[in-house]
Amino acid sequence: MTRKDLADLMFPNVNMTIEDYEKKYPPRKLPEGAIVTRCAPSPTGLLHMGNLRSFVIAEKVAKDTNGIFYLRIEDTDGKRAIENGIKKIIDAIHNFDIHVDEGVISETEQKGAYGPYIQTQRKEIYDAYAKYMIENDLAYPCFCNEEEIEDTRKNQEGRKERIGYYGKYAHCRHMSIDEAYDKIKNGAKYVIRIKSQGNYDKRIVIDDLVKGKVVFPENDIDHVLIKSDGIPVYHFAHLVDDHLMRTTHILRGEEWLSSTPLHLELFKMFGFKPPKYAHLGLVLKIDDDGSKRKLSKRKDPEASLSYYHEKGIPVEAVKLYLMTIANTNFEEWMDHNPDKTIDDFKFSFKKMSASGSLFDLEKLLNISKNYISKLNKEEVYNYALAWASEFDSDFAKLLQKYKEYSMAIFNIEREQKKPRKDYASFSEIKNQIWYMYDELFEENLEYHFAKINDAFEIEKILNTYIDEYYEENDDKDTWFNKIKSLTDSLGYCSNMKEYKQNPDKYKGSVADISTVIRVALTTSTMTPDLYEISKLLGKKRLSERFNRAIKIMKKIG
RNA sequence: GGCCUGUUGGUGAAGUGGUUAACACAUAGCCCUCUCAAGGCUACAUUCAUGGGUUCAAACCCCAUACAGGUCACCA
Repeated sequence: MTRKDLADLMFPNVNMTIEDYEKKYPPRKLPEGAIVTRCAPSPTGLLHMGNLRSFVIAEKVAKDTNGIFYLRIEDTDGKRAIENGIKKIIDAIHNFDIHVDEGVISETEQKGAYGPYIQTQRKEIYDAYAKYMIENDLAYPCFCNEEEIEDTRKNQEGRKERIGYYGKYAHCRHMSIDEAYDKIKNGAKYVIRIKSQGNYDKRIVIDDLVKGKVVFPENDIDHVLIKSDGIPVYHFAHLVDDHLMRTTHILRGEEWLSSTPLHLELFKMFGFKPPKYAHLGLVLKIDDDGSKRKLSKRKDPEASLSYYHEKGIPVEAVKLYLMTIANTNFEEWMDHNPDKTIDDFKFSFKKMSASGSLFDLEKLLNISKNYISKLNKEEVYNYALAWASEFDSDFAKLLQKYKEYSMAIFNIEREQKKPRKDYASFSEIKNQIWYMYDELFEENLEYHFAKINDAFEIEKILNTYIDEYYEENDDKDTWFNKIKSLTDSLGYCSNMKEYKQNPDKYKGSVADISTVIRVALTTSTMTPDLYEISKLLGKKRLSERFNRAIKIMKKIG
């Protein structure tokens, strides 16, 4: 028996050689310096912040260099697969406005000449490469079962030796071709393991784009390459796919750093040029007990992407945040170039922090607040409506019914040099402006008057104001002068400085008078500019709301 | 336990032999002001995990220690 016989027995259906695939997927014709990256999620759960971060960076790097960014689905783990996994990935990518040049673009479609881009559809390709390895004594079938592996491990632990399937512990590595042939012929189950050529006493240097030079012992573990179900594990798929798809840069989490020696060994065995690696520091989260740990989808709602969607935080803001933690000079650049977008920024691996960073929701919210403040009223309206349509249909109806009016509300103190910054997300808009809609206002009966809360005093202030002072067409200065006149006429002080110096000389100040008007109009002591609000509400509604407030206050009285 | 990575304020961090240790978020105070938001100003690390060393000079170089994280699957 020869290796060729064994290989033929193991892979009876392979009729393409690795040279054939080399021709079928030739090197890409791209401009000098173009970077090919990919996002390669596995459909085993919802996408989270960590995924999104590497996608955003990978997309950015490819775009910056006129390269290619593609989506590959790593679905080799049948056991952990979730229902509609691929659809969920596509949806999330779509939601976050990430655009791939090729790869999987919908549940049923793929685009590009380097496919298929779903790993379970690439079995025959992996088989050809695995067969090559068997033929060339670079891999071997292993018949050890779980118990045997477990025994070896315990044995190694007991003797304080390095754990793993290697050297003398690699039982099947030393099996004769004939024996292996017979076992397979008789239907024995097996996996395929790499026949590692590495020497643990020798060092290998990984020149990582973000970590710098990292020295590891060479890999000498005979890792599993193909599982007993014939499907490859990540390590082998990474070799075949990223070589054949001509990926130039691998962006992945730090958790992959320690298996990179194995990956490098695989590339070396085939004589392929290895890609450049960028191992990204993990996104951490501070726990209740003060310790740092990996951001977890289960424990941290803000780790899942749906959280931002449900909160109505604009995707641009999330990307802005991710970019500020990805490139340490981004935030400053953005400050100096307020009119530019992420697209204008040049990403650099050198400006990536090597350490993991804490995920700071507070900061993200602040970025979101600034982002929203720069939008115009139509944009805010469209975002708010899109959010409400999905999560608050009653509010969505109001927004649609009063489109122009709503936009006018959103425009209060907006399109100006120093706009109001009061919304960090679209889900909080309703809580801030609900009183502008009669439908919502009527449901609320609680008034939060402050200093002046005597029903008769309130009645006097409001009636005098509406009867003798308020004119719908007054400009802002005239309006405020009238408020001051009203203030003085009732024995309050219209000059705040004067009032602060002699508070006892007056019944109160213009601030107290304004508060009465404000609360009567909105029930709240905190609102945007009173003048703008009054104008939007109109005199008729002012009068109605004043009467209603007086009535309710008297009743409580 | 072995191997690897990281450690600058409450948080994100700039910084690579000589700086008042940037900047941003958060927090506190003041100012502005009809409230809120915003804005302006100010405060917030005598110190860069700890201990040694090299040097005229160290957060930056070297060594050790501590702590945190990752990895050691027929998961990715």
